[in-house]
Amino acid sequence: MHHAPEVLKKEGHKLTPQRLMIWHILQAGRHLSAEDIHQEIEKKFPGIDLTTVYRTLELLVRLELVQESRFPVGPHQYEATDKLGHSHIICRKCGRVHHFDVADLLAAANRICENQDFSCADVELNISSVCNDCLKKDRS
Amino acid sequence: MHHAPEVLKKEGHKLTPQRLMIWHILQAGRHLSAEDIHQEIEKKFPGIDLTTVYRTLELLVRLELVQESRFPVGPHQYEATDKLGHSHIICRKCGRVHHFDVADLLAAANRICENQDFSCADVELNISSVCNDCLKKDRS
DNA sequence: CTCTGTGCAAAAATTTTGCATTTTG
DNA sequence: CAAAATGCAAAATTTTTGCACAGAG
Repeated sequence: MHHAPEVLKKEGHKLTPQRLMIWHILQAGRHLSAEDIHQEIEKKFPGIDLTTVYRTLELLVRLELVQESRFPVGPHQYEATDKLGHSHIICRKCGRVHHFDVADLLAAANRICENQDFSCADVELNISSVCNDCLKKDRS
Repeated sequence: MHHAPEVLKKEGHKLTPQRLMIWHILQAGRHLSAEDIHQEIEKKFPGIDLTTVYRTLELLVRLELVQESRFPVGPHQYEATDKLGHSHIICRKCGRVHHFDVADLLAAANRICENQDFSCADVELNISSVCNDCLKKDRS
């Protein structure tokens, strides 16, 4: 779904080149930091401000077009909501992020949400552990 | 398990009053920030530095006596490893944290860890969503 | 033409580092 | 006494805010 432009317009927000570029980059990548996005844009269109990236991400999160996550290491990560359908497993040491399908876990997570009086829409499930690479390095 | 003092000693670290107080507070509470712990100590023993709290938490995390988590809102949260046996469900808006038993989810999470070449020990499973209170507020 | 969005600069919030002094074992 | 830990000050990192100017509708 590439529907951010329509949603922005419908909600009375302007379609600036900055916003379109940020959205475009979010379509390509998963779990990007504001800094990642900023650098990516700078390659082709130098001059965009990091502040603008933060403000745009905040707007997109508010409109539920983007989801923000905090992983055990590193800065906040952003990804387009339509990229979700998966969850993260993050190494607490090196920060490497893997994905897994939520199929089976999601049902259980939804049950938990109901029990705890949380909304079941857009549940995010993050597992953190230590990847075996880091475990090996620790031993040496 | 109140074993931090023994582990510290065994690993050649000193048992300072600051460390003991921090550990003591971690025994009582769940998901505390460095600032929370600092303020708690200041009530009875003014003068401890926030830096010391951070350094001690880092040490305890390194010794796997404490686990650090980042939730969707707010600063890093710390809790004693022996308090774990549960996972978190966090509201992305207000940051309220609930707990749930991992019994059933843990088996699934462990399977995922193995598939992804992560260690299954001390897996942390965090669900983030929006609590129904915040959902109601949004509507008004 | 108006109002929203941007860039720049500065601040805020959180965490980390350097170094002189104190404390533990 | 020697090594390690603390406090203080300063820096680093990440994110947020204020304001004048520019650009979208």
